[in-house]
Amino acid sequence: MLDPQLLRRDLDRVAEALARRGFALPRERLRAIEARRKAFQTEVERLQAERNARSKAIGIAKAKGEDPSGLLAEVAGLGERLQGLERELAEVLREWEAIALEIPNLPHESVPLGRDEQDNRELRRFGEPHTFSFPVRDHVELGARKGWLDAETAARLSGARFTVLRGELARLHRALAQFMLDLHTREHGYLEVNTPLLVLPEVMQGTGQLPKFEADLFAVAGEPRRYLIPTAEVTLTNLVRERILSAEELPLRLTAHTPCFRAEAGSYGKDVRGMIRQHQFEKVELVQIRRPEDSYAALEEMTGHAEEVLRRLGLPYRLVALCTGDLGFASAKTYDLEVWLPSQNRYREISSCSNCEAFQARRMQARFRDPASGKSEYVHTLNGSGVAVGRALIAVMENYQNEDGSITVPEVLRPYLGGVERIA
RNA sequence: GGAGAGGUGGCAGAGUGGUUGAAUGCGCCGGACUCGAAAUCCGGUAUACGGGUUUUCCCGUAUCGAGGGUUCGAAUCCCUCCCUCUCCGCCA
Repeated sequence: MLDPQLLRRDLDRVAEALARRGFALPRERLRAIEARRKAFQTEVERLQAERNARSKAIGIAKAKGEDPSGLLAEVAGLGERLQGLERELAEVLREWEAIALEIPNLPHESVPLGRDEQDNRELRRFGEPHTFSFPVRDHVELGARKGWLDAETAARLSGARFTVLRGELARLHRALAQFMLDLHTREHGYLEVNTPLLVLPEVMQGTGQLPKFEADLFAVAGEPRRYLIPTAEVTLTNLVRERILSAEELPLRLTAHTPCFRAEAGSYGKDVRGMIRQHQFEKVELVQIRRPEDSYAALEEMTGHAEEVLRRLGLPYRLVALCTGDLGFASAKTYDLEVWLPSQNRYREISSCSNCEAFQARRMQARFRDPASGKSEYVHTLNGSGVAVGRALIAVMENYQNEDGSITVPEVLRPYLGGVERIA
């Protein structure tokens, strides 16, 4: 959520900034609601003050043993009038909030202007795409050879867009996740966290999935309604919801390896093949909770942590700054990491690192106390994939494939596979 | 899932309808005393929103697990829900 003050006082500037990311702010509607809000609130508070003063006088009169009936007559009808106005005020506030919750974050000034993916800006590349002396196979072919990767069986269990992994490939998948967690906890200073996978609606609202993107989520039957997390960003970030942290607790660096569940109806061309886009996948997530003045340095740092995963795996990738039009709902600035996929002869997203500034913090009521001023202030929240495990598996398979269909195990993963150098 | 107990400020813990945003203690901050510290004493110590001066500040409103109700007035009475603890059942 944006700062309500900003929305009240600087509506035109907000509208201009949001237009850069392709969002049309319902300016006139907000202005009208705001005018009503102000009128109702002023009147409600005036009547409340009157009621309080008179009630107090009644109390005093009674304590002195005086007859309060005259005073009682004066307040007759006040309660009902107040109640009516209070209801109207509540209704106006609800209306305002419903709109405010669907307004995306303001893009940071450094975000390149653009309409869609085409306008994203490549910042750097790492590694050279390997040239193969034989026709490359994609991960689906490579996985089919030994029954390692099986979409058909998965479909029988769960429908389209699920995968069964078996044998050495399942093990390699596990090794990747372990490697990432170890790297981030041992070398990058993250605290490993194991979180619930089902969360309440208000938690989804905190990070921005609700109310706008309910269609992307899986909900579970039962009371209260719970949702499967689409990313551990949801649980890791909400760890600080409704808290006022002390300054010494910051920064927080948190990581978790979890399954992620996404409903995301609709097809994406080539991605229906294989395990690029699934309803369920695994990811190692990075989250940082920061003081506002540190958050952009933290974004660079965290992106570096995700990059380090790909570097150590020896996977060629490039770093891209998303343009205003491609930015996620809650993000003020996002870097994507795209890994080289030989079968597609192009780079594909494997990580996304965002600074949400105070957007999520405001929804979650996550603050810290600034020792200098003694005041509480919203924290800044950042999240990044470090990295998507399923896609990392695909990248390893395709980039490390051999002519016979076997796959060389990247050196850093061998300790996790009992020293095995290739799976065949 | 069943039975019982309980949810009050950073913590502990009073408070069963009235000048209560809330006693008291602890903690924390500032000051006094001291060469310094401890002890002692004095003062301060929630959050959000709105309004005024928009820098220290002042005023109003709301908040005692959440929501609703009764009342001129609710931490206190009533209803619904949530959570925690104890015991039983079930379960990896």
